[in-house]
Amino acid sequence: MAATILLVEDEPGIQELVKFNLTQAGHSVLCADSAEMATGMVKHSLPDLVLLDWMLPGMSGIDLARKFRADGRMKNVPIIMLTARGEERDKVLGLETGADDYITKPFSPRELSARIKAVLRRRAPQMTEDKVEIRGLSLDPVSHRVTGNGTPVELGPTEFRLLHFLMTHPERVYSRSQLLDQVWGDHVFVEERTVDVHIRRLRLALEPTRHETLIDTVRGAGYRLSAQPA
Amino acid sequence: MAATILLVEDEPGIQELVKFNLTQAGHSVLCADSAEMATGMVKHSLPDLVLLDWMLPGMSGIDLARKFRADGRMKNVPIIMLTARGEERDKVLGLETGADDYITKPFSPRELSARIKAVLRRRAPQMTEDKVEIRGLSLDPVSHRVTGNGTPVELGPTEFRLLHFLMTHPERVYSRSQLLDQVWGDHVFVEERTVDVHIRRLRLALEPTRHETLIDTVRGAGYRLSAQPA
DNA sequence: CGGTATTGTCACGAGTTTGTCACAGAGCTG
DNA sequence: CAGCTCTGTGACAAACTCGTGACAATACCG
Repeated sequence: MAATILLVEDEPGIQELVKFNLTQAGHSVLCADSAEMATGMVKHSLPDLVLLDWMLPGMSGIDLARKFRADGRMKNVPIIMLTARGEERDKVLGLETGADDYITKPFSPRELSARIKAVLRRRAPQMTEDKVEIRGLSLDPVSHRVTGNGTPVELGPTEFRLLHFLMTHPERVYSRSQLLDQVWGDHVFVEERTVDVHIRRLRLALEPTRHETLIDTVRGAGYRLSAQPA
Repeated sequence: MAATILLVEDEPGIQELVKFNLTQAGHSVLCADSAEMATGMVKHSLPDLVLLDWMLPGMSGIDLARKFRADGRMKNVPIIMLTARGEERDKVLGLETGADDYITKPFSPRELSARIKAVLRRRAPQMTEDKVEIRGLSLDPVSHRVTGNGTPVELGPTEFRLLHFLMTHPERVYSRSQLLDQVWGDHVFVEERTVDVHIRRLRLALEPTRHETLIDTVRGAGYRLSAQPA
């Protein structure tokens, strides 16, 4: 349930308060004062969730949400809007913003917690059917085909799911147990080191396409699929 | 992607919200407050999709779903159930009565949108009467004839439907159970491995036309008819 | 009615996939 | 550098998947 949350909020008081509550709830919190700052912060690692103030100086929350949705990497990261009272709920949820939920200020910690939990829970069975493409490697869930620089790649079912998960969550380190949860399923009892072996098999399978370095080992933390060449 | 959607929901607030979101997404929305009203509304024109609240005053959502399924005209209109949280048991029941999917309240517009898209896509490419042609293999539903590179091919009824389905949905992997649903029919009880046998018979029948490699086996996933030669 | 075609099921076996382990090597710490 | 931890690697056995041939039940048809 613990998650990395990006909080975009310009009022220092509210920012502090929310951050405190989220930290208490066991989440890691990254704060940004502006849309620009937020944009920079998601460059190299993705949050699990974005808390986005509706009104921001400069680029508004709505614009940022739209921008995130347009960005392939951020497309699947859920967004919760923070709105002042009186702003139309329909407007927030509906107008092509792509927000997943909204909360009206002032809100209680409990409410915030509940919304976050709900959104995170929904995110779990998020099997998109969209084709993913990174650094010349393309994976199509529908036709179940993987191609690297034109060369077709043969993968077993598990390797396929693993690669799919990593490609839909690039630039983010996942521990072995997180990968087991996400790729194998929460309830499965499998040794953590098994992940290593599958990562290896993936790397081997990708070798002919010169994509060996796509998956980084982050010592002591887990693995990460990097969107940019090292 | 735009569709006519019948929304059956008694709570005015939710009805309004959902209607707003659907309209924003480009759909036409018809609203009904009760099962009786919904029944009347489908008398003269069919929606593309029904969004059905689980709990309704009077006739419940599940009864209405059953009624729709019994009605020949509505039999092929997909139904998505809206359920309150914690009605897990009902989910099973709902799917049994012929609902195509279900969404747990509260749900986000994005989630709703995604489900609708998925359900519509699943139903969309219905069997047409048009001739299909792929890689020199042609199938004519009207004359019930199949020709591969000039050579006529003899197929049994089931093989014919299977090939027809695959040819109208190329480059897409289907699991055995999906194929059973689509080719054999939704509620037929047949062993999954039966699909294998029919795939084999298809391949055998296509052998004289040198189309053996038309149907790929995707290990752990199902079968796929590939539009391009390997 | 007999014969043929179609269909669903099964059992067997070759070939794959997968989880686990043991060991080697790499990386960090002091 | 020594000692420790962490990761890469090759091997292996068990589990699983799929193709295949055979068979019985049923439908179809002249």
